[in-house]
Amino acid sequence: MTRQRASEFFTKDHADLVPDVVKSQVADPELVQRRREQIAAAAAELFSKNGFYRTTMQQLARQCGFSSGLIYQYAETKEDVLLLALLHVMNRFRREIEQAEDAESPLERVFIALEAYCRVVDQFKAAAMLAYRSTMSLPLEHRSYIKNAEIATNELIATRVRDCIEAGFFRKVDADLVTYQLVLHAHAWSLKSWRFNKLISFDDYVASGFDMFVLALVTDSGRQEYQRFLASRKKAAKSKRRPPASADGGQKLSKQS
Amino acid sequence: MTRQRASEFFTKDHADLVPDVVKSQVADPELVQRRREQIAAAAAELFSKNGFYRTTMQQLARQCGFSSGLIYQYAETKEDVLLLALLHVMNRFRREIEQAEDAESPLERVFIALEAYCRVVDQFKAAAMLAYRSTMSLPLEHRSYIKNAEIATNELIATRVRDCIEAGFFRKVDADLVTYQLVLHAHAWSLKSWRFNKLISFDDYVASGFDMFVLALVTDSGRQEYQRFLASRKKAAKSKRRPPASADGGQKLSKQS
DNA sequence: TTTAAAAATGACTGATTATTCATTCAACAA
DNA sequence: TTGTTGAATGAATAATCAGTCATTTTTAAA
Repeated sequence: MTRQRASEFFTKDHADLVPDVVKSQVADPELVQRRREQIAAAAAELFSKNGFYRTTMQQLARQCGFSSGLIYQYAETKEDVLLLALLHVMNRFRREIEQAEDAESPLERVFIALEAYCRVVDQFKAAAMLAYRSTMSLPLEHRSYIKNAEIATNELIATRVRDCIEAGFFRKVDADLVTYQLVLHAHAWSLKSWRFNKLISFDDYVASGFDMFVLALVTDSGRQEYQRFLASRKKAAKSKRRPPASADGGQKLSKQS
Repeated sequence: MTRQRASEFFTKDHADLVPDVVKSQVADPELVQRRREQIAAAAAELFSKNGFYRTTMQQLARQCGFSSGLIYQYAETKEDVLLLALLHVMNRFRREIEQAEDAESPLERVFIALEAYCRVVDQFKAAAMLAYRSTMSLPLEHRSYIKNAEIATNELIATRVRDCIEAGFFRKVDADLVTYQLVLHAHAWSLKSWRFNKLISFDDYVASGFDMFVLALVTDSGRQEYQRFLASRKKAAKSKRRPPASADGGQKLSKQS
């Protein structure tokens, strides 16, 4: 149900998030969308790998599979392309988090959101770092679009935190602030993976981070709920997570290549 | 013991932290050091304000107060200058944290370190972000120098966390990991100040962050210590800011009666 | 099939900028 | 004073690259 509402929201909203500050010469809106997606995807990849300034428009065109001139039919400047790339990445992140499996307990829902966020950051480390590094390369007028995209994603988590407060599991803390800490915990995995990787596995990172937040925020009734959550987690891990394949529990996400 | 080793490490190490990968044409080492400090300071300022790629070597030379050619007597490439600038910033950060007032209680010492870190990040926001944004613009061989500088700074905090664990105030958590969270909390203030600023004041940010960590990490005996700490903080705030627990009874500065 | 509009091309241009180097300067010793 | 050396200069160079535009190709309407 939640998922249904969400997807409805995004089909509607998706177009809105490609801002009209970026002008196109081409009339056909469908083509514009398709080409821009090509451009954004290619740009996200190259910018992530080589950085914004080290990537030339010629390289980008080659990656897109068409000529350099064509890019300028769909964006006016290189900075426009950066904006498209960043929004591409951020929307993808948001979609992934939205599609995370749902749960009954508000506490568990926070955990699931955090895990989804960490997972997508882990999966697209380079892209996550791109967002961090390059926002400041945008012209000022473009930045608000990024901020909005970020706020929209954070709201997914903030809602769940608020639910925990309403349910009496969390103390009456500032949900936005806690959300930021959670988001940061996810981002940190990409920012500092060169260090974290050696200290801790992905699953443990998520779990220990969550543990920390819960211990800091929880009420007495929340503590009980957390115990229940941990117990059910343990049981779930003992059977399996997604695919009924291996016997090694849910540990597979911990190492990636 | 660990502490002793750390400070020994730093007095000895300070010069070493200007890496010899950066070659200079000039013989006199004193002059090299002076000029490089000039260059690094100017570069840190300009790169912070306008970004690495948007800053030209001519601008940088002007900011230094000498000619563009001279820079190339003290560094071989623009990337070398970036490395100098980043190390300049990070060393400054470390020095500020080192110089933070000290205290008896291990718990308080963690707080002081966190506060010092947050303060310096707040004070040099742009420089802090520079470190985040630009490390990836460095050639691979340069990056390890940055990493080392970061590890050295973190060690200042990690030691204090370990002391808390040894004193029985904190659970037996991974001190390096907790340190990272603390550091991140400080960095977040610069990364996301555009959002945080509206939610919370600097002092509250530091205090609430610390509160969170303590609640999550503390043992029973630590909880008592934390109460004591909070009480003494409150008292200190009532008299004045700076003076550390002296017996002067607040004679020269009476905030309000 | 013809035609015209839209989409796509990629060689080119103009501006920018990291780096070089022939020259000047300053300090000091003989 | 003169000569030598290392430091400093800044105009010139060489390379790069964002953005343009005259031309070609594709699409689809007539």
